[in-house]
Amino acid sequence: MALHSPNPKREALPLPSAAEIDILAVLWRLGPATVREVHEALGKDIGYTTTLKQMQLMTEKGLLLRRERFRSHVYEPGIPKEQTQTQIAADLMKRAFDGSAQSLVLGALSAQPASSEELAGIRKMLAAFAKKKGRP
Amino acid sequence: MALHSPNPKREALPLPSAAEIDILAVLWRLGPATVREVHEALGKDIGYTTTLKQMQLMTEKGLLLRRERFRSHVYEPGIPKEQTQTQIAADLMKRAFDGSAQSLVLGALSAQPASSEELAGIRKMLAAFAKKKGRP
DNA sequence: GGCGTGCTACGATTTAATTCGTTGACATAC
DNA sequence: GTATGTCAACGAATTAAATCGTAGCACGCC
Repeated sequence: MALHSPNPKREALPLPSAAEIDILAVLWRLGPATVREVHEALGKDIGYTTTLKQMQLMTEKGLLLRRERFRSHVYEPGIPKEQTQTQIAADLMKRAFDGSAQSLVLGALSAQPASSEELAGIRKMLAAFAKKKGRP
Repeated sequence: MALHSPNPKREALPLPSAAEIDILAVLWRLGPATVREVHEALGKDIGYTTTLKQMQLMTEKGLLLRRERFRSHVYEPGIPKEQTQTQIAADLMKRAFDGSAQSLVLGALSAQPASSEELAGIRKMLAAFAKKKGRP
């Protein structure tokens, strides 16, 4: 797993709404996909045109990129997954966790205790960050 | 810092909106406070009555508790800070981080590299969770 | 009493997010 | 050709969030 670049570019991106994040998450999982594919992956009982409209608006906002393909359109995230995730985490940390990464981690682990493997993975990441800090 | 209790009670709490979280965060910092205190702490250029209305609605939803005091009202969170934070983190982890605590931690650290002290604190937490897992 | 101050309560407006119905374009099947 | 199915586009309706203006109430003070 790669490290995200720290605070890559702080633009006036309005954070994606919950519904928008859901769509992004599907695209992260599937890779480039059509509206129909996304809509079915969402599974929720909403209409196809609703998903379509959402994705059209997101495209206008720059959250998605659209490519023509034969008869349909293929969408993909307009911003790298890592950057979006980092922004979301930063916003949340600032808003709800007093700017403390530690609090956020505590919250996350309390919500759903991680497996031993995951704990080990997290430890590894910490080591990487500590090293980076030691000699930048 | 205390460990949050894991997945304490999964009710139909609609997650607080961004504006609501901002208000909660102020109350977490200040302790019980009046509308005016919260409004001034927010600092943002919004009207006093807007903050008042928000807090009234939040009270109806159970997000805040209200006590009469002399001539004014004193508000405090209706749900323990830890529980709210845990729910927020859980929701985010599920939505945007593929359910992986590791990804969330990576996002948080990438956003704002933690100090050595904080890294140490996080390590300590991990140890606690590992122990808890080892013999529950 | 009459007035200013600091509150809450209430209603309405504004703005943004979400939802869906309908249409037309274009293929393919019959 | 006509019917059928799939899709994007568009407009509109619905719902929810956020904002504020106005009014009313209690108090202390002149």
